[in-house]
This record gives sequence, C-alpha cells and structure tokens, in this order.
Amino acid sequence: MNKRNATSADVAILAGVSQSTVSRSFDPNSRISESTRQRVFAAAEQLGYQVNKAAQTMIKQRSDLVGLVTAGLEDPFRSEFLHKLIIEVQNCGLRPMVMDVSNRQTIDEDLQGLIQYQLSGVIITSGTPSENIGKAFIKHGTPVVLVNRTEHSDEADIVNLDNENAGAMAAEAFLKSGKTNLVVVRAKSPSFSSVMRAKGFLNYLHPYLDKGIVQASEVFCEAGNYESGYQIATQILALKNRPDGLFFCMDHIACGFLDAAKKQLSTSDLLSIGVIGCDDVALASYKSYDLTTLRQPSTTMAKAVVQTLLNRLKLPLSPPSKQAIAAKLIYRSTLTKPSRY
Amino acid sequence: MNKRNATSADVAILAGVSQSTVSRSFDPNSRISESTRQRVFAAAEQLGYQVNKAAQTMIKQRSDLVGLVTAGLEDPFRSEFLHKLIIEVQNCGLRPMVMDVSNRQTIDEDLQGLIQYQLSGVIITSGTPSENIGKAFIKHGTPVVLVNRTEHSDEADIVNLDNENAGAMAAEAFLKSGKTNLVVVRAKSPSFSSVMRAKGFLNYLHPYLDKGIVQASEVFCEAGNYESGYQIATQILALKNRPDGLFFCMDHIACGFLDAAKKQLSTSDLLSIGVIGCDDVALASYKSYDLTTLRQPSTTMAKAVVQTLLNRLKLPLSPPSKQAIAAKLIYRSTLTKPSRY
DNA sequence: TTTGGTTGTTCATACGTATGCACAACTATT
DNA sequence: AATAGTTGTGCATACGTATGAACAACCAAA
Repeated sequence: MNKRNATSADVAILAGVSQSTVSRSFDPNSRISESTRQRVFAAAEQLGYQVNKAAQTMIKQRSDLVGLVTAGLEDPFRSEFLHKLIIEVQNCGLRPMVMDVSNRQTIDEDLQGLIQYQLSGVIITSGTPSENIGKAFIKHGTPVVLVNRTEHSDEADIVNLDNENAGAMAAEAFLKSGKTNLVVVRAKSPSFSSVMRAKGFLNYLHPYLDKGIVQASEVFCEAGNYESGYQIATQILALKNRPDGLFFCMDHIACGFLDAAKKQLSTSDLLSIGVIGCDDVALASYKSYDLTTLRQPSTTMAKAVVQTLLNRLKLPLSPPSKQAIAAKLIYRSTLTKPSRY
Repeated sequence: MNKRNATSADVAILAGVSQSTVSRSFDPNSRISESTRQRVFAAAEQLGYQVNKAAQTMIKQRSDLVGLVTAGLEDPFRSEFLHKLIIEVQNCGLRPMVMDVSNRQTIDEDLQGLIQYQLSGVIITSGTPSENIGKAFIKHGTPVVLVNRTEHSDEADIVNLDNENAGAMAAEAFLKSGKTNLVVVRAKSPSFSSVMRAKGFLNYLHPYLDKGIVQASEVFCEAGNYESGYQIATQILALKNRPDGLFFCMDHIACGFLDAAKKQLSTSDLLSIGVIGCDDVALASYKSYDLTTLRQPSTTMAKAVVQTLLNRLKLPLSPPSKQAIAAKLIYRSTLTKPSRY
C-alpha cells in the first residue's frame, strides 16, 4: 500500500554500484561498461524502478511538460487541433499539459502560473497574451510558439494558416464560378484568423469592385458557431440584390446558414447561391451540408508547431521563425468546381 | 535572458527572514505574524517569486497534476467530455495532463509511465487497463477514477452513465409511440457504453417479445462514427419488415443513417421511422438532424468525476464508490413526444 | 620505467521546497 | 515572582536525481 517507490539508490545497492552509476546507465552518452549497464538494468527491472520526474526536473531545470494554451474547445476545429497537438507532443516524448483560458480576462496571470512548472515549451493557440508575459517566458528560457496570431513576432516562433490567402482563394473561386454579388460573414468579435480571412477575401476583390463588375460586403454574426449562422441567414437572404456567393470564415457558421436557408428558400434558389466555408471540420463533409471549404490542414500544422518547438530547444538563440501554411480548396456541392478547370 | 528564477531563499534575504518563514508565509495554516507575512509577500512580489513546482512535488511526494487518459478524440462526445474534465480539474486548482492512448496495444506501459509524475490522480475514460496497473497506482497512493467502464471495481472509484437504463428508456419511448418493429444499432467493436446500452434496450423489450407484440433485433456497423451510420443504412432499410424504430448507441451513427435515409426514402417514409440516438452531442441539435436522443450529461459527469477524486484524496482509505448518472430523454423531431404524456 | 591517454566508477554537491524540532519572546495564570 | 502555555521564527534535514571532479585501473607509446 504505502511501499515507497524504488529510487536509483535502491537500484544501486541491489546492483552493487553507486547511485551515480545507475543514473549514468540510463544516459546513452555516458561511458559505462556493458556488463555494468546490464546489471543495473536487471536490478532496475526487478525493483520496477522508474526515474522520479520531479527530481529530474529539479536537477535539469526543465520538465518534459509542454503547456498547450487554448480556449473555446466547444469550437470543433480548435478541439480537433488540440487533439492533433496532443498526439504530436506525445510522439516526441513530451507530455501535454492543457490549459483552458476560456472566460478569463486574466490570461497573463494564468500563463504566469505555468512558469513554475519549468516547461519545455508553451504552445499558445488562443487568447492574446500581453507582450510582457511572452517576454517572461523567453527570459526563463521557455520557448513559446504562437499559432494563428501575430503578437510578439519578435520574440516567439509563429505558425499560422495563411489566412489572408485562404480568403483570397475563396474570392477567386467565386469569380471563376461567375458569382459576382459576394458577401463575407464572420463573427463580430474579432478573432485573428477570421479577420485575416475576411481581409484577404475583400482585398482580392478590390480591383474588381472598381470596375463595377463585382459587389462585395461584410456581414457580422453573433459568434463563431452553428447557431449564429442559423440566425444570420434571415438577414442575409433579405439583402436587396440577394448575394450569389457567401464566404463564411468558419464552417459551422456556414452549416447553420445552410440549415436556415433550406427552410427559407426553394431548393433551386438555394442551389444558385455558392457557399464556401473555412477549416474543413468533420461536419463539412457530412451529406446534409457537403460544404465546399478551405481546409486548414490541422495535422500538418500540428506537426509544424511541434517541430518548431523542437528546433527552438535545440537552438535557443536562433532568430524567431514564422511559417504560413497554405489552405486548400476542397470542392463539394455548395460550390462546384467550374468544368473548364 | 538567463536570469535565474527567484527562490524562496532570495525572498527570505530580501525580507530579512529565514527560508522557512517564507515557505510558511504561503501556508494559510501556519502561525506567522501578519507583519512578517506582509513583508514576505512584498518581497516575493518584488522578485516575482513563484514556488518551484518540481521542488514542491519532491518534498510533498505529490504533484498537482491529474492524468486524463483518453482515446479516440475524433469521437465528438469524448472530445467534449475531455473538455469538461479539463475545466473541472482546473477549477479545483489542479493541472490536467492529457494522455491519448489511441492505437496503442500497450496501455499498461503507457500508464506505467505516468507513475513517475507523482500524480494527484488518474482519470481513465478510455482504454482498458489491466488489473495490475490499476493496483500499481493504488499501491503508490495515486487515486484512480474510471469513467464508463467496469473493471477494477474493487480498487478504483467509478462514475458511469447509467447506460443500461438509457437503453431501456429508448425502448420505452418507442413503445409509448406505438413502434413495434425495433432495431438497435451499435459499432461491432464492443465498447462498454454501447454494449450496455444495447443490452438495456433489448432486456427492456424482452417481455414484449414473448407476447409477440414486438420484434427486436441488433445490427452492427463498422465503427462508432458518421460514416458507418451512413453505410449501414442500406442494409437496415432493406430488412424485410422494415423497422419503425431505430435506436443508435451513438448520435453520430444515427446522423449518418439519417443522411443516407434521406436519399433512399421519401420524406413521409422517413418520418414514419422513429430514430433515437445517444449522448446528445452538438450535432444532434442541428436542424438537419434534430435528433431525439438520450443525453449523457457531460458537465454533471465531469463534476462528479472530479469530486470523486477530491473525496478520495481526502479519505484515501474509504471504500471505492460507484455512481451511475441518469441519462435524459430529449425529444426532438426524429421521434416526437406522444401527445398523451 | 616513465609518461600520457583512455575507460569506468565513485564522491560530493546542487537543485528549491516543506517541516519536525528547538528555542526565544511574550502572555496569562497561580 | 515563578510557572505554564502560546506565538513566531530559525536550524537542519530530506526528497531523488544529474553531473563535475577526482581517482583507480589499464593500456600504449616512448
């Protein structure tokens, strides 16, 4: 019941060596005779010895924990991405410690609390830490990787979807399909990704607006979820000059819109409206929606994020890196691929 | 850049007290004069002192980490539930360390690796640890809480949905709606929850089968996801005596079925088939599905799980507890509430 | 035989905290 | 004034590991 864990000292006694030798036996770079090492391993096995992580952290001044800072896991894309991050972090022998900063004003304080764990790194996918807190981590030698946000580009490594270009790709797809009356929809609370996507969309269209060929406007819904998309549909469909191309900055908003539009429009009217989402969450591929969308390649991004962290651990002083991962247009039935391509 | 973290010794010097006094100042149960405590706090503030968790873990023989063992986060309910657990663990001042054991044969080895972190507890929501490993944790004084599984009931605390009764509730609802040709669908790889739900469903119907009033059978699909539900639809709809009541052990299977059925049946034919899902994931409430389902109250369960863990930490020797949380029938459009109730 | 290098091991220490024990300074009781 | 109890603080130690320094044993070259 209360049997103490075996320590390296216990193993040492059983193997007839010193504690140092036990420790070194588990270090592949140490000079240890093969016979001794085998004797130590046998003793360790027999006692069920496992290194004490707390002691190891003390001496190495670094744990094998990685902080995953996120928020709003009710958003399926974030949830899916967190999952991918967990897998990748595990795959390189580190442990994911998750921190949800939803509904918290005080993200700085929350993050501050992470410093005391001597983390191997912090991956921030949500929330906007102040510049100070980023520096606090750097100062303590804890690498920070930011995902889909711009802050602190001079201190931390960054991995983003190329959000702006994703918006541009949506715009381009509409034009190729002959859609000219376009609307981009995003949640009114500005999130970095959505703002950039909308910006890229509108910027791409800018030259065409001048020529008067194309119309484009921006509509805001309450939040970045299904319900908000459902609610905003009435307003969108009531616009004079009903739009024929809708770009939603998040898939779930698009799906909400589609469900509402199915009730309010005839099938043929609905089919005449092109709809593009963004992220390619699982829902987008379900037959009820079959949503054309811009895929945010979550596995690729998670791998890139963790690799960035590992590089930083190897070369702590190299200049901060900045990666933009390309989105990919996935044609489904809400905007079909023009046949001429 | 490499400025060492402030330690309690540093704070002690600045405040003009001993290191012990600093340590005690942060312990509310310690006798410390208010003036000294304030002086220590001021010094700590000035140096940005934070306790070193590794050192604290060493001395206390217990970290503030809680292991969350899960698998298959692509299943939205699991993902949602993990999210709730993370929140609840955080809320009581502990830190969630997530471990994904998907695609691993060696869950025992994986779990073994957790022991060295001196966890405050382990919450196992997926995977089937061997009896040995459970005992290993208990032996080291690490509480284990199992969620939706039966193993080790003599050692670990357990919190389950009352899966069997959930199945019975589905069966009862069909009978009340006059459905008599019933089918229960689950993934063929046996998961504890699904097996129990199906069992409860069939057991409830057993007396009616004898009287010949009701027919009931079990159908297995490939996996517990949307795609499998979509695929199995053809087989179900081709059954001689097409069923008029379908109970799916997971919402996503039901939604997959619904999408396929929409293509294969006329609207009126589809409406004549009652469909009940299980879990009440977000998808179930989307208008395209509007699925009647048995809600697994994830927040309630997460709270119960964490509370169980806290109780166990307080009273390590109390007998193992076992809770069954009731499911709740949520009527939506795939099986409407009989008017006489 | 001396010198110098290599290999394998042990010794001693540091990491930063919590806590039992001792003790000093008060306060209250007799 | 003597005794007993209370309060506040410091001293010393333990937790379990990693690692620089020292050292012994051996081998090779001179």
